[in-house]
Amino acid sequence: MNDNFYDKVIEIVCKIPPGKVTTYGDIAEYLGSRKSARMVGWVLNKQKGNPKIPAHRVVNRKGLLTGKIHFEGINLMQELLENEGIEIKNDQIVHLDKVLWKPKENL
DNA sequence: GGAGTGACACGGA
DNA sequence: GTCCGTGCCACTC
Repeated sequence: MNDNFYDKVIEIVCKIPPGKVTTYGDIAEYLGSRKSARMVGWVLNKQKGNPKIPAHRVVNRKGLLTGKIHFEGINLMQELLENEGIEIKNDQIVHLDKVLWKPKENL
């Protein structure tokens, strides 16, 4: 169902501009507590089958593509990010600070 | 109805 | 500097 938390995470992820990424902690922090970062991943896990959710733009605090393991193709997530101009090295975002996008800055 | 799980993050040893 | 344990909230079995 479209609960607040559920819908909130999806809305934020959908608003991530191309060439930018965000972290679970930032989304969780925007929702209330960054401790709820796990909930963010959980929501995406439920919506991972939804192509409208650019989950590949969501990474952990280290910029590591942790979510890629849930993608169909292990390289899919990296390719999508590289396609947007984000440089990935060893499954990790190189210039994370330059591509980092925070919901608070846009919302 | 109770217990376990999960795409994380932080503090302390 | 690295490793371990804890907290968080909602869902599923």
